Amino acid sequence: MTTPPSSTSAAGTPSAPGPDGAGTAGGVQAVLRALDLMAVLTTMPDGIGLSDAARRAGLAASTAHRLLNTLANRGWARFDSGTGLWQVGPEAFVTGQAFDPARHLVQTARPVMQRLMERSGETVNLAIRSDDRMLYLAQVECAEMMRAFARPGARVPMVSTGVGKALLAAGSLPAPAGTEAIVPELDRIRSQGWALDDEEQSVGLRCVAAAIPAGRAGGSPRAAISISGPTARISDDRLALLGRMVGDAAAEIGRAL
Amino acid sequence: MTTPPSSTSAAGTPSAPGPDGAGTAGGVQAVLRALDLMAVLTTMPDGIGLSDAARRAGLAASTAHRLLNTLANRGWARFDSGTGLWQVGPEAFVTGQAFDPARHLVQTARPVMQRLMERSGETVNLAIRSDDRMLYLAQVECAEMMRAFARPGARVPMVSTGVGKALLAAGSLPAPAGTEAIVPELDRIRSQGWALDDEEQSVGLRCVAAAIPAGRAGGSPRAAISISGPTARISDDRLALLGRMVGDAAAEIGRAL
DNA sequence: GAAGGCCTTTCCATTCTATGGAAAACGGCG
DNA sequence: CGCCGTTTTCCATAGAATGGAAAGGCCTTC
Repeated sequence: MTTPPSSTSAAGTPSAPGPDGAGTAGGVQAVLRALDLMAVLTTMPDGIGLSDAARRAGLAASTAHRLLNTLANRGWARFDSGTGLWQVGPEAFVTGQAFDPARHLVQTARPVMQRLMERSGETVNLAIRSDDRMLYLAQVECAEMMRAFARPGARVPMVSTGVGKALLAAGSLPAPAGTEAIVPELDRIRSQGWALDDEEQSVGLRCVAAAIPAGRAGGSPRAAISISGPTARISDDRLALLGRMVGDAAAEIGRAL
Repeated sequence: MTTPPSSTSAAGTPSAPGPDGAGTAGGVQAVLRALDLMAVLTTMPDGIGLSDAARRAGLAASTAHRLLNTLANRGWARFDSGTGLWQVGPEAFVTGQAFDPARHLVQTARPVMQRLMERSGETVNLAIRSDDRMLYLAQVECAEMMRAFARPGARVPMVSTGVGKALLAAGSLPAPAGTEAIVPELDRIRSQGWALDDEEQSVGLRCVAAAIPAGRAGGSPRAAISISGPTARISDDRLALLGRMVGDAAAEIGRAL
């Protein structure tokens, strides 16, 4: 998250600026509560009942009801009359597609990812850094799918994933907590050109990743791609080959940006 | 949009329920305004300045500033300090991915769409009905791309697109305004199994589309796929062949659901 | 270098809006 | 049929959102 222009306090300063002890505490209350409800809906994509949602968001049922209806009026939430549950609405999808990296990066990267998937035979993922975690933007699944682990929209820690370590090795700042512990590994990644996640993020799953060089202006990379698959197929003797393929693909995407 | 449980008024009733003449008018004001700002950001994916956004949303600059900062605190908007512009933030993408059809339908359809693209050599699109328009969910671009016309997240009228007409022919209700005019064409679509958009939506662009049969429970189809490309390549003598391919693919997706 | 204009950001008194408890409708289950 | 959990409506109160004004930046123009 880019730092907003200024605002009273960036994220978590509890001290109040006003005369009384309350202050604005992060923004407009009603909006924050509505967004919290959206976050709840996000965690329950199949839908959630009103009172359950209210409980999770820490709101009175009547308040949650009013806010959800407000969200529904703009299409951000929808009430499934079949199940009686609230869900994320179509407007959220529409707006989500306007997220800049989802437009440009994915558009550019997908063809290359597709070819990489075909050559390697494994699922290919694209992720960017978002705060201190990696946010998956897109995925090209291989035929013999093992069920995807990292769906687009999912977020994972940097230090335990290939894409995250690849970015850290490329100098992504600020370094998140826990980076110190893997400094030697980052050195190795830098010299060999690709990163390995050896079942650290998900048991039985290995990832080989490389950072995508920043486009025109330069600067440190913001995105990375990875090949992921069961350890049985991402075997030790294929690592070097796969690493080279991922690195090449990442470089190609960087050039295309 | 599924009709919300009840709410005072569905969409546009201006009459007030309360004693005074104002009423709640669609929900919580601050939330509606914040969502309107998100809609503005959505139309300007490259970013927009504060005062410009305020003007478009019909808000005072100070109000827009406060609301945008509130949205930014939850990651729904972000301020790009490089350009000094406001954009859609990563949380919107995350939540957008939780939109149910984007999860299930796209996941299921993409492999079939990919194969259809390879066989036909043309770009393949997936869309669902959203209110009275078609909402594009995903796209598999062909190599010789002509630049995509209908990016995911875009919405188009039903009566002037292949996907829309395919759905209408399959009995999607309620029929949007303008349906009467194409009833004969819908009959033809029903009998031949595929719909044609002959440069109606975009000059020089033809689409061949078919509705995806509703899954388990049955009911009328909610989604459709199409092949789209320049009229030069989607030539008259290929229509029947492409139509068959699209229909087969749609049926295959329907079975897989 | 100074002046002017435009945009962003902060501040605060006022007003109007959001809030949540209570009660009423609803729906399912025993 | 009666009970209980949930959803929905209603309303007086409290408190939050509002927007005008002013201050602070920044870039362009003269």
